[in-house]
Amino acid sequence: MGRGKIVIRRIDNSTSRQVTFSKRRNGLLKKAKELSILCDAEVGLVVFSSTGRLYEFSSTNMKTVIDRYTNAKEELLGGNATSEIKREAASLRQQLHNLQESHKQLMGEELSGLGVRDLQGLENRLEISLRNIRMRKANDDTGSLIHQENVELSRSLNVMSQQKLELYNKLQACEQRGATDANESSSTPYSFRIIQNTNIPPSLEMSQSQQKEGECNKTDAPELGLSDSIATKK
Amino acid sequence: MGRGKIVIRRIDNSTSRQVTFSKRRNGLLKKAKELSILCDAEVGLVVFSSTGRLYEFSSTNMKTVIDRYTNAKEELLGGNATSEIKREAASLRQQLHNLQESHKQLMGEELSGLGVRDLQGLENRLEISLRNIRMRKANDDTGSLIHQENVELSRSLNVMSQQKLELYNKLQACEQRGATDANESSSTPYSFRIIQNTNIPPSLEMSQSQQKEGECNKTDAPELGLSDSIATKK
DNA sequence: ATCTATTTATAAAC
DNA sequence: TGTTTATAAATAGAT
Repeated sequence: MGRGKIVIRRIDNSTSRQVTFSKRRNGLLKKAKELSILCDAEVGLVVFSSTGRLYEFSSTNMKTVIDRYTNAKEELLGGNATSEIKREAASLRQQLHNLQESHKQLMGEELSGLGVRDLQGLENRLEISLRNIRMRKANDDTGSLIHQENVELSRSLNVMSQQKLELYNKLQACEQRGATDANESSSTPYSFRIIQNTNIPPSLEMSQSQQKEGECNKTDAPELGLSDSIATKK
Repeated sequence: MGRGKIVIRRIDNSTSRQVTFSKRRNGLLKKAKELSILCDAEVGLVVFSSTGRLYEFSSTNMKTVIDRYTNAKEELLGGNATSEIKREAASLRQQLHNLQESHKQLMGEELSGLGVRDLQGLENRLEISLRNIRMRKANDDTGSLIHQENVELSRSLNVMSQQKLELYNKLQACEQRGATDANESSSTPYSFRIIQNTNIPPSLEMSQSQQKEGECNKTDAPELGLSDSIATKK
């Protein structure tokens, strides 16, 4: 049906092929539609062009047609991916059910049908579990205690720093007054000695001692030693 | 394209419709095939006659075409049976995973990532569960105690039956001798009294006493009482 | 896309 | 169903 007769074989010329595809595709779709209308038939037509474009016609709804088709010949398409998934779903359902049963037993909700041995096993497992949990809780508590101690320690260190600051303020003031009063200067070496006896990390002591040299102060040194010893015990 | 022009609407005449269906169906299949060959296209055609018969053409393989189709527009066909099952499978996988996590926690295997509150909740649940299990075990033990009592009871009844047997043997011997010897008959009431002190069910006692009255004889009555008591326990 | 000569499909009749 | 045949429809090739 055209100016010349053609043989049905792949059209080599790409352009001609495209053109012919366009014409014949429309004709096919039209004829599919006509058939479905004229003859009250359910038709589904899917066409992918060589470039991958999709064209389709379905008299009702493509999903319906495909379902009807797969249904009609499930013996051919039954062994496909769908049935694989069905199998997996069934397996998952089974696993889930088993685990739910086990879970109920663990929760002590469904104990009927269990023998004494089962119950003993269950009890043992629960006791082990409880031990684990309590161990873990104990760890947590320890951690929290350590943390609290750290907080206390920080606080002590703060106080200590403040006390040192004041101490060196006093010392400075004392030195500025010169040797006029020997009694006051003798009190500072006492408190200073106590500070040196405490277990202060070298780095801290260094930075603080630098600060000390800039200033001088008073009474707080003993308290400093106390809080420091508390921190060390923990 | 025929002797006369027709309008595209359902053919009323059933026979004509059948004929037209047959002709046009073949034409459609032929044109589908031609398109696929000429233009190197992937074509899938499915036709259901009004009587339900299936006709199809696919350039490659219908399953392939359908898969490519559903793949190409999964947004439209995402809601078909296969994807339903896929969804369910995914859901089941998720549920299974959750339950497995929960199970691990219950077993105290995987406690990291749990806060103190979680741990406390877990501990409480496990304690409740343990209580349930121990209650259930206690019930079982009670049952076992009852069973042991039954065993004891059976043993007593055995002894009793044996004693009765001896008693009646003696009684028979005594009666055969007549009133010649009063000393031997006096020993039997003693053993009889002991038997009455055991916890025998009234029904058993009655049936045995009836048997005694019917006959003054030998070995069968006591054995009967024994087997009867065993049967009652079961 | 549109045209058009020609092929093809098919409606009606058998 | 299959065949025939007149005619409608589709379309190949050209524009």
